[in-house]
Order: sequence, then C-alpha cells, then structure tokens
Amino acid sequence: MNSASSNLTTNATAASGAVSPTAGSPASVTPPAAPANPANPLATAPVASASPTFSPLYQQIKALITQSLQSGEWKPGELIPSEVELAGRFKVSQGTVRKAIDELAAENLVMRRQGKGTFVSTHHEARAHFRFLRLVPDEGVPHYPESKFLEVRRVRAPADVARLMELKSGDAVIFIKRVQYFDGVPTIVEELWLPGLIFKGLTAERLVEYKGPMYGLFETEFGTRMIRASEQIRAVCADADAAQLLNIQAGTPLLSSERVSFTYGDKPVELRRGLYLTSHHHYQNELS
Amino acid sequence: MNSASSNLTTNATAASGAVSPTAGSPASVTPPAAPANPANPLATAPVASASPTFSPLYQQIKALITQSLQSGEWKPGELIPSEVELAGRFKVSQGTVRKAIDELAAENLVMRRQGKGTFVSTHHEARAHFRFLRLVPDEGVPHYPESKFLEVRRVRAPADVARLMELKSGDAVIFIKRVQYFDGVPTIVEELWLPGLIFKGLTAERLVEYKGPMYGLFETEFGTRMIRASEQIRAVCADADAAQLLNIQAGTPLLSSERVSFTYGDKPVELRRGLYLTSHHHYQNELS
DNA sequence: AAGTGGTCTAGACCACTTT
DNA sequence: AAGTGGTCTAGACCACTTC
Repeated sequence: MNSASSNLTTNATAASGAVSPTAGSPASVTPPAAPANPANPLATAPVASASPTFSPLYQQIKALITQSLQSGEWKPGELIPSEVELAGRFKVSQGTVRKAIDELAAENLVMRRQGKGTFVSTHHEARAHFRFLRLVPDEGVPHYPESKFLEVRRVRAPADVARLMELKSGDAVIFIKRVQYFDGVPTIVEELWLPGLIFKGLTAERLVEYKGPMYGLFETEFGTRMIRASEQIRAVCADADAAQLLNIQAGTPLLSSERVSFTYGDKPVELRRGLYLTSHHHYQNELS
Repeated sequence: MNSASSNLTTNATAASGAVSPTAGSPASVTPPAAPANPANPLATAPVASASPTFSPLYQQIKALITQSLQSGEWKPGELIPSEVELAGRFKVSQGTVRKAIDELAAENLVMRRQGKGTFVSTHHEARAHFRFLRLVPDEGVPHYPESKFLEVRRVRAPADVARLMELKSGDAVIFIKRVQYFDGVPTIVEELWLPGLIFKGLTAERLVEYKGPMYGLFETEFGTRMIRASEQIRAVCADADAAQLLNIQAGTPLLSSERVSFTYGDKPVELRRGLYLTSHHHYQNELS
C-alpha cells in the first residue's frame, strides 16, 4: 500500500493527508480554521464494529520496530532512527512513535538518551550485566566472576532439555560446563545447553578467549540476543562432583537454579542449570 | 498561591490564563491565529538556568497523588478522582495527570480500569497475592497456603533486626512465628518482625481469625500498605527446630529468605525470615 | 545552531462501563 | 446518554548533546 514498508492493520495507511474513513468528503467535517484535521487512522473498517483483532496503532508500530531489531537492521549498541524520522517512515505522529518506544525501553529492548537518541540495548554494558546475574557478595560491591570452562561438546538433547527448549529429543545441542570464581573462590558450577543450529560455530577456544558475560558473545557472534528469562530456584545438597569443583564437603547446601532464556518472539534459546555456593554470597531479588 | 492545595515548585501556579515567563509580552510571539498559547508552566525562574532542583510537572503531580494515597485520603480498593477532575484540581492538563498516573500504575500503587476509573491497589486481590509469594508448587496451579501461628509476642528488637528495620536496638517490636502448609504439608517456617509502634493492637487472635494474606490484614487493620520488598536468598541446612516443624530430617537443604518490606517513602515496616522446603515447590523468578 | 529526546498542552475520537 | 480511561494528533517549548 504505502511507499514505506508499512503494513498496519485495519486502519493504517491513512493518516497522511486526507484519507476519509469510509466515503466521507476528503477533508471536511472539521471546524472552519480549527487547529487541524487529526486524519484519525483509528477509523474502524466499514462494518467492523466489535473489531475482533483490534490493536492500537502504537502497538503495531512497536511490532514493526521490534521486527527491525530482530532482523538485525539495527544492531545492539547502534543508534536507531530518530522519533521524527520513524514517524515519517510509518506515517504516524511523533507521539505515537514515542509511545511505542516507551514500551520498548520499559522492556529493556532499547535505551533512550536525551540529546543523543535511542540505542539498541546490548549486553556489552555494565548496566546490563547484573540484570541476569543475581548472585552478589554479602559484603562489598557486586562484580563479575571469572570463568573456567570444563567441557564444551556437541551432543543430542536429552528429553528433559528438549522439552524446556522446545526442541525435539535428540536434536543437536551444545553442552557447556564451567565453574565461576569470585575473587579466586569457586562459587558457581553451571551447565548450559544451547540449540546447535543457532550456535553452530561455538568452540571452547572462543569461549575462553572472550572476556565478559557470555550473553555478550552470543549477541555479537551469533546474533542471538537474550531478552528475558524464567528461573526456578531450589535448595539442594552438593553431590560429589559439585563438592569437588567448589572445594567444599559433599552435602553442603547449595542454591539450585534452572533458567530458561528467551530471545525475540519468546523463543527459548538457552537452558542454564547452576549450583550456587551461598556461604558468602546471596541471590538478590527485588519484589515490586 | 492557588485556590486548591497546589504547591508545585519553581514554575507552578502558572498555566491558568496568561502568565509570561519573565518579563516578556503576555501572550505574544505566537503565530497569528495559531492553535493556542500553551501558557507553559515549565518556564524556569528568572536567573535559574542549570536549575538545581528541576522536577517535571508530572513528577510533582505524582508526588501529590502519592501523598493522598499515603495519608489515606483514598483508601485501598477505592476509586480515586478521574483524570479530568485531578487535572482541574491541580490546574494542569489531563495529559500531565495521565503521565503521573501511568507511573503510579507501573509501580502497582494504583490500577486503571477502562470505563470505570482508577483504583487504589489493595492486597485483597487474587492478582496481588502472588506478587510477594514466589514459592509455587512444581506441579499444579499456585495457591495460597494455610497458616498456623506458633508465637506472637512483644519483644525488644535485637541489634540485627533493628538495623534492617531502621529502628533502635531495644525498640518495641512484634515477633511472629508461624508455619505454612500447602495441601496440609508443612512447607514454610517464617519469623516476622514488625514495628511495635505501628502494629500496636496486633494479637494472635486477630491473626488466626483473619483469612488471607497478612499484607491484607496489615493494610486494612493498621493502615500500612507494603509496596515493595527486597529479598536475599540462600541455601541452608535445616536445624533441629525447623526439621521438627517441617517434619523432615535435620540437615535437609532449605531455601532461606530474608525479606525487608517497605511502605510509602521507602520506610521499612517488616522483616521476614523464612525457610522454604523445596522438595515439591520452587521459588519462581522472572528476569527481565 | 541544529538535532535529539523530554515535557506540556489542547482537542478529537474510540472503547468500555454504568445509568 | 454520560462518564471514564485509551489512543492519536499537532504544536510549542525545554534540557541535553554535538557540531
């Protein structure tokens, strides 16, 4: 319909100059020299009252912007077009674009910076690092642990892993096992499962040479950005393996966390099972 | 200044008719018959550039509304005045009131319902119940546990409790100990500390006869509404006392949670220490 | 000075609820 | 029909950043 890629439902494609809802006169019905003709694009379709698939314009704009984020048109860390430009592209007002971006910012998909513009969020940022790392020291300031990788293998997904990641049992996955150290003290034993299809070229070497959070590497090297995660936490006893790796006695109570991380479209792209030693650290959570 | 109780800083008191920023012409500089003179109330004070205490109008409105919530002018569950009415009261546009309420809704202080109005949030709601209860069964739907109260006493605050609740060591506090049962199975042992001053009339009888979440009782009977909490989670071993109460062996790993809850103004009003049995339940957390 | 996001206003109309 | 919140527009000006 429109020159731009706009594809707004039901109403859309209106809003430019003079598009009448149904068969009304082009730009009439408005007071003489009044402020303006809103050219309201929310005009419902001819007979479509009780619209079944009603979606506000700004939600449609939000979806379009999200598509551009997902497709990589604007990459993590980059500047996205200004509100004015997006408004022009989508043929809506700046206020509508603003509301769409407001929600994206609330979901941490983009970050606004007054005077500079709106940027695609990235895991390469101090700010983002602690959004998914909730284990903090009882004393002192939170900081990032060091990793030591024990295993990186291509395997077939066990049934339970496949179920949580919405794969088929036996699908190719990458299995990673590592220990994390805070100030030299082993504190976390972690096992990760990643879809083999997406993380094809992931090797132990790349993991080792990469400094910083793994989500940063995933985002940069594999174009897969984690945007949300769901975590289940329990208390368990250290088994012999964990005890040895964490240099503690078997039977020591540990925090067990099972996390499924999602990328755009609520697609699960990581299963992470961790055991946390909470003698000098704790899992910090804000309820609001 | 104003007829209403408005007390907006720096700018305020403008916005009615024609108030010029400094010494400019009353209602000039605008195009001939243009839409309107916004009578912008954000006009900075005469020489106050780089304003030290700049606060947007809607933040000031938000603070005023929060005050009314805190003072009990509008009680939990009640309808607050409409956006139009508040706009009139504060002498600002509806859009500004809307933005203030948007933030209050995002913080769960109020709830908007299209066509009906904006309501003060309350803990007497299925929706709110699980905002602070994160322990859910591995199988089946989340539901609320039953309580059995073991102790309700007035005591003097130990040093560690006083510190976390911003009281003085030795201040009067109410101590509560209870066990919670899911489907008859003891699963949570909890100790609560409440400021004696606020919860003066709280007795075991009232706790026992009250059905539903304690935060509901606190809100209704003591006018204290919990709006936020900070939680620290660890894994520990069950001691003899917990083992007996939960009907498990001493040494069984348990989730330990220490929660400080806050009311308006970030004032701590509850310390809650819980031990959770996570054999058939888990602590559910969404990272976003 | 120009460009960006941030705030504020005013007015229109839509969707929903209640009378 | 009236009232409420929800969406959309248009325009003005402010605060911040960069050139």
